Amino acid sequence: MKTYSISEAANELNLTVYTLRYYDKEGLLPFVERTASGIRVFKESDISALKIIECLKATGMPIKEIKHFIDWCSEGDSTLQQRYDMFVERKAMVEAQMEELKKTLELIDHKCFYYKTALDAGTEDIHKNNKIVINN
Amino acid sequence: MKTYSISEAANELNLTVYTLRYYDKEGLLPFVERTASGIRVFKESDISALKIIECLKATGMPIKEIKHFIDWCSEGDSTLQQRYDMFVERKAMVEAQMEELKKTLELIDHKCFYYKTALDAGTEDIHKNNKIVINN
DNA sequence: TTAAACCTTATAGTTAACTCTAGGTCAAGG
DNA sequence: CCTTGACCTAGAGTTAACTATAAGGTTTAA
Repeated sequence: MKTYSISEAANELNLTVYTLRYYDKEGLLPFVERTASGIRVFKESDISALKIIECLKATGMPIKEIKHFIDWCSEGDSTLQQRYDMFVERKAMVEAQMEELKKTLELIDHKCFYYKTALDAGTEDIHKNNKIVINN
Repeated sequence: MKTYSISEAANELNLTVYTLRYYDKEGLLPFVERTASGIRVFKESDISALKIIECLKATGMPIKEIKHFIDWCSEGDSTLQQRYDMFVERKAMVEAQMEELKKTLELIDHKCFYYKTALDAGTEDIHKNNKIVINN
């Protein structure tokens, strides 16, 4: 079964070695084993777990909250409900973020149109008497 | 024409007074006028401009880069191209972010299903011999 | 066998974006 | 007139998430 050194794992996950050690220090990687001399050995399953951590980070979850999830995983079946609830909450978060981004994109699109028009006219003044336009 | 005090503006934009003063200090609000005694007076158009600033922030743009845009706005028609290019680039950014979020949502959805199933079974072991499942 | 390229820990520094405090000014109501 | 509350500036403090350094141990290839 393939294993990874810290730099190989970092490479695999597009993280730095510093970041992985930082995560470990913050208690996010209790599952990563060590050699007799203290060197971290990342298993395939550790890489997968780190992908979940990266996924939670992508939802805007702070590291301290991700640690709660990791702790729950270590505690076993008694925390299944908490973990389920957490993912349901994350789902709602992500959906809200997507909604927000959609609105942002609409405004950006409008600005692209605004500046394209101004650029074609050579001046922003073209919009000065157009009341439909939201703002500069 | 309606105007706003700094706290009214903060309220309108769901920001704090501190944040608005911070933005001003960073050069994001050169258009906000002052009374003879130095008190900020926000016009309707200033609120709109701040909404654009918030929109750019929502795309992940750092304040220093937003300042470039504000500077370009002050410089007039000679910077129309830069401003257009900036919004086109922002559009691409937001689209990439949405793509990323979609992938995140898929993983989260999978986790919701995983924990729902485990919860119904009363144990996570239910997934131990299911090779389709990605990871804990 | 020695040097390069890893690894370790502990701890300090960085960056962005606020967030707050201190000390003072200003405008309106009693 | 005086007090109260909102405003002002300058500058210090906070937080999260890295990012880097120092001092040293381990492994591997020439």
